[in-house]
Amino acid sequence: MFKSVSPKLDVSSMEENVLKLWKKQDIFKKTIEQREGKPEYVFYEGPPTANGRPGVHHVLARAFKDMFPRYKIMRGYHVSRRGGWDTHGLPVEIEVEKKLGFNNKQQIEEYGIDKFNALCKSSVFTYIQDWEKLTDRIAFWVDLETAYVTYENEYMESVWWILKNFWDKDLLFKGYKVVPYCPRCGTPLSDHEVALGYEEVSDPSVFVRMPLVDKPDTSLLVWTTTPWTLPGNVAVAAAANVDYVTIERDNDGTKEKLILAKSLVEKLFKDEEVKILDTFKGKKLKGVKYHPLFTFLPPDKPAHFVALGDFVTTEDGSGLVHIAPAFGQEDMQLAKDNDLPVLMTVLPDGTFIPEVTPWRGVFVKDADPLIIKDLDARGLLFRTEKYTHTYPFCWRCHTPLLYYARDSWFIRTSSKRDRLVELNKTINWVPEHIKNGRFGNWLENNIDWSLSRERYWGTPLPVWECGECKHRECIGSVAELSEKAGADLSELDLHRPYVDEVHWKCSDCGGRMNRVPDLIDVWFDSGSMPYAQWHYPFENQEKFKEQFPADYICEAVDQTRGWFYSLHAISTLLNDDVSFKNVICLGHIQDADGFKMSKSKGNIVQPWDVLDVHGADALRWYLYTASPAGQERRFSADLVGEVIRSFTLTLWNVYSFFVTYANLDKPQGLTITAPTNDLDRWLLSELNVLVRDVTKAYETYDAMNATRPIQKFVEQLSTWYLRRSRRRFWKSESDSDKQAAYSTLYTALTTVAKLLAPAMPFLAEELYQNLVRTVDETAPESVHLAAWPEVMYEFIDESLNRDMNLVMKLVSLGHSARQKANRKVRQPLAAAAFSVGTANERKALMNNVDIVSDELNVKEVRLLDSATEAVSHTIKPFSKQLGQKYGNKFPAIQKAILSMNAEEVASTFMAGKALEVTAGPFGETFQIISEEVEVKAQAKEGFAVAEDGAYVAALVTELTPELVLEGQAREFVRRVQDLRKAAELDVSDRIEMFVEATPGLRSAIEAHQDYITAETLTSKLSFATPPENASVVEDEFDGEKVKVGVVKVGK
RNA sequence: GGGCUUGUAGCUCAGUUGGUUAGAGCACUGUGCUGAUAACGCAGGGGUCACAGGUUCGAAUCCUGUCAAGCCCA
Repeated sequence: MFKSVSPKLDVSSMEENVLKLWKKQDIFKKTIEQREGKPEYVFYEGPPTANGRPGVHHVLARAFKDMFPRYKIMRGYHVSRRGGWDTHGLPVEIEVEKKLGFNNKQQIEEYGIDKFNALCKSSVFTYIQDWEKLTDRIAFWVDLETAYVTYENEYMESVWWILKNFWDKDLLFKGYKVVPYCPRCGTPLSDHEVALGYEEVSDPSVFVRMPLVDKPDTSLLVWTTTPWTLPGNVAVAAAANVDYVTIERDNDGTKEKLILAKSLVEKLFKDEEVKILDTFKGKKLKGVKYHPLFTFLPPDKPAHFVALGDFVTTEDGSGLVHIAPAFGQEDMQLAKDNDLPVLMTVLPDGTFIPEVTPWRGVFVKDADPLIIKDLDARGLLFRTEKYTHTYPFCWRCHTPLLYYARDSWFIRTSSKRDRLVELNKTINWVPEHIKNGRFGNWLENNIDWSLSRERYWGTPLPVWECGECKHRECIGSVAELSEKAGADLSELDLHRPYVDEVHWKCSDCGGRMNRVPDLIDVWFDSGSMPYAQWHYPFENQEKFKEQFPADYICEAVDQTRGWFYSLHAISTLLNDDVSFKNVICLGHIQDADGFKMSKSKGNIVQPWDVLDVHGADALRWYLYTASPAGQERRFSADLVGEVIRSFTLTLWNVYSFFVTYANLDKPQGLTITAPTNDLDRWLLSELNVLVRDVTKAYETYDAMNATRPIQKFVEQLSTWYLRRSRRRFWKSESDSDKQAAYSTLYTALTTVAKLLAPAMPFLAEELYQNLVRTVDETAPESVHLAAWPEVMYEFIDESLNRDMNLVMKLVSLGHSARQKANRKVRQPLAAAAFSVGTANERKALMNNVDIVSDELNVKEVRLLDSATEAVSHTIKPFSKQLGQKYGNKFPAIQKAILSMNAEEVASTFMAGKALEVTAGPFGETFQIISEEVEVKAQAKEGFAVAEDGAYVAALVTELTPELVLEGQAREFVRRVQDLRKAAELDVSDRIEMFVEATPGLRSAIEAHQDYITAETLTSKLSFATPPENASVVEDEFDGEKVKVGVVKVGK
């Protein structure tokens, strides 16, 4: 009937076999084809770069990317899951540079951009085989055959089209961007290059006076550590909410007034006597005009006034910060916000421009002392000190880096800020706090997207500029470019250097149009994928409409300002729409000690080390169940191993049990009708609760709650349902109760297989193939093509679930009591009496006396009753109820209740009356009702007791001779069963038994002979010496000796 | 420097609108049960709920600050 299943499981070979099955029957393709025409569920793959090996964090992302589309397939959706590769960008270039031994851009240009880019192109798929292998092994179903690739002409053409669209809307513009820049190498440095070269240095710290226009006797006291930027000064920044003061002091015999932050007065003037004339908030200074220190360049806009900046602190300096937009990122931003001019006083080689007459041609850092001297001579210098801080140097040539404004291209995202924020509100973020936190804040403080990069391997910025009149044009397609150039360029590689060679005549002045040399940010590439993956709008217009926006995307949290932002910004600016509706933002994986995994620390866990040992299902399951998706998670291979032990094997053994016995019994039909057995009803109720809860979790993108409850269910299935039902499967007659047990277990297993499919695709398939496909050839050929289970609400009985929970709890207490009384379970006891909290619970217990008495091996189960037992009571006021009702009177009421006689309180409540309590300093009376106080019955004597909250289990521990005999009979059976096992008999083999025993035990065996022969499948029991061919064991227990021999006599 | 997140047992994590005795699994120890189980049951040790203040009758939970870790930005 079913393929026989070993209780042992070799996870790796099982998974490999399932992979073969999927491949052989082309299941992945079928999950797409068989849903053709069904409602579309759209998933976007955030493209990884294949020029590095995939790590365990990629497994994390891919596991989460996989599970929801799998779920949706089972819900009947059509999900085309197209892969993609991110191929451009600096990391690729750096790898190639390393290979060539280059360390600057000049070497690349000398080598040849064409050759360099060819190397970049071939290197981006260096590890593609590793990626494909891993993707396959972890069962991330994604179509890599038709994957989009960002370096393809079609892809880049769509990106151009988007940029042209922005250009037409005046959203693409040229401006300044302040970048870390090496004046010797003549190149900006990337962030990671800057990070390579920080050093501690001593720089001048300079305080200067800037006299106010309206009050010439008063000056702003302004601070800077870069005197060379002072000729570029256009403003002074103050902090809006910081207190500032005007002070009066003696300056070489004359009085002068200075403005500075109040909290810095003491630090700056120490012992000197100064008079504070006035105190005010920084915002009062806004717009106050001052006389500039230098006037080498005429500003083309209003300048030289105080502006407010939230970056101003009072930790150092004076609380008034000099602003030179060309030489500071914050300065530039302040200039943009306040429409200030940008004074470019320095040449790209780091020397002053000719207009800065005194220091023309001098390297700026060398000019610092000269400038200080000049200011001092003019009485504008207040003080100069040395200031030690970390400052970046060029990692190649050790030249101090300058923060320097460069021409740069921007997308005017800030003009659509409100819309970005508004549309974001419609996106379902998991975890939710990203929406208004990290991502929302970022959008609200949106600044223009700095788009251009002065590099080689990337999508070229499609803007051409006239060499003569600076007229500019943006090109949005290859066709348009061909038309401009007057040649068919459809075969042109749109990368540098080829695209740079396209020129045409300026329509304004007839000059030559040259492409501006910049590339665009690679994030613009990946953010364009909803359009560019289809070569939209040049092709696939319908396809695009169908596949936009995404229902679901998923990446790690570092993508908030990466892919999540680029997708959102582009779709908002381009079609005023969101590009994704649901997004899971994953926390990062850390090592076992909670530190980030990095090559330098050597704490990286390789995915294959885990996969080879524990398999993909266990790894996936661990990732889903360990913590909420958005949380960072500590990771080690051991934790994955625990999944196998605690979950996989538990489920596997239930499955193996079912198959083993079903193959023996061949039950007729496995469909559920109307269950009558309480255990069946309970299991099916819990099963449908499980279906309900797991489904809800999938619908809300809650991976953890889509998985953890299954684990809990399987545990109960194994340790309660199956353990309690074993005898129903074993019994020899095939009645309706046995049928019901098979049907129920079968239903549970097949349903669990389906619920498990999105998370543990291999194990789910293995179960499904054997449990469903072997008996029903018409069933879908894979669990991943099967329909998601529907909740059968008629099976859900919440009160039954509660009752069974209570029974488990009481059984647990009973075991606890046994332990305390030192009475092993094989020894039957006369009675177990319980106390429970409510009338419903009393009823629940009495409905389940069979289960409880069997579990606890007691002859009678009943309630502890004050009428028949010696019982006392304890009382405990419920702080929650009373505290909420009586507030600060609660402590007094509690005290009053506890001081009352517990028996009287108990009988008052038993009689259904309220308790009158007098409490507090004024002797108020309160009516306390029974729900507000816990009353617990307490067994007095002759019992072994265990309790928990309102629940008490009390065992009668006294033994009668009959009970002792029965206990010995059970001990004896235990020995025989062990012997059967040791003799490697089959569970269904019948035996003949030979026994030699001391008189006490012999009488126990005789008294319970029927029980013993039935339990051990004994056809004949004789008190005689075992024959030669018997398997024999000798043992001693309870002061009795025994020798048993068994011989197999048939099936 | 700023924003967001996290901090609970040796480890991985729960902990409801605040309710007085903070839980589970793993690991360890003891014990019991078992003809599906690599298991399972019961019990035990193990906690300054990161730290310090505050609000409250009552704080792991709310507020403020500090420390540590992660990510992003500067």
